[in-house]
Amino acid sequence: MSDLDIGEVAAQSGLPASTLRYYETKGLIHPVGRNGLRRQYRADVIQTLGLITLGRDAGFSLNEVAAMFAADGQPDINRKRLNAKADELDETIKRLSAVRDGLRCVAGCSAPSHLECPSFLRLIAAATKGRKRKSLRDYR
Amino acid sequence: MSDLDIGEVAAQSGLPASTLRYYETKGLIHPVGRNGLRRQYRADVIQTLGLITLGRDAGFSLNEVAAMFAADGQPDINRKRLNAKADELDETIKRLSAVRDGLRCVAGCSAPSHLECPSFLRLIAAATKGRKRKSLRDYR
DNA sequence: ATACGACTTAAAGCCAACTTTAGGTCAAGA
DNA sequence: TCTTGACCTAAAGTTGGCTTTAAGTCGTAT
Repeated sequence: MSDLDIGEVAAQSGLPASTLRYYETKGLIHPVGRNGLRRQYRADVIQTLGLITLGRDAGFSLNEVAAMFAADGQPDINRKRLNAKADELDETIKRLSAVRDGLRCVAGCSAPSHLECPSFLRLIAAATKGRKRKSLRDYR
Repeated sequence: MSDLDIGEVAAQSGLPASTLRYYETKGLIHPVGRNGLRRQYRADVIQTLGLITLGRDAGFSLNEVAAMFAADGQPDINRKRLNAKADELDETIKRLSAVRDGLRCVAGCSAPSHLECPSFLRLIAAATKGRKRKSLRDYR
């Protein structure tokens, strides 16, 4: 009786129903049954969805997130993996901080052209040099 | 005589030639001429490419980056825009830091199941609540 | 003179994560 | 009973940023 219609899940989670169906095709969530055609979910799907969103925010792909659920649907999260991801986030954060500082510097820079601002040039050089490293845009 | 062949630009910038041609279609760079069919670039294209990479790293889309070049190809960077982007980066950094801290907490958590760890639950709740805000995955 | 290989083009393909579309089903309220 | 509107399916479309492919061109070294 505490099962939720897909519409209620959508409302509570903030995710559109199409996304919930998509997540189902990826094996991330599973309805417990149907009411007519309508999917019904156990109430704890909300928490599962939170977990998924969290994982996505942390930079995991949906496939990576899927790999963290054991066969029974219970989260089965490898601590090593988590620490590795945290390390990755640390690097990303450092890089973004550098870029942010560069932007601020340029915004307040008094050089007539940005191309005459040494910090800006340094920043550009760094961006050029670092081409091999993981970019923010790899977080889809 | 200091013009660069596309191959040299590729080597110096670390970007494949196909990317350089792609950037050209987007109006981001322009060859100064051809040697036969081969594009030749002014040496300062390297700096321009650094600028583009920097912008991408900062979370600007290629279109946004393109909008920062005046008609003459000289960078024309609006300081307000830069500060706005820096603010955005600040938020992203804060959020990523929270996620990272959460990951570390969970990795070291002694609760038998992650779902019994209060910090983890808090983190999930936060991820659920924050659904409207810009996500990391919007940085393509 | 000729072969090589680095370039050229236009167009299609790729990726993840969804969203949209078109046409259909069905439970519940009036 | 009948309408309504929320749901259903499968398949195609979207987005951005490239990469790949196929077929062709051309400067340079031998």
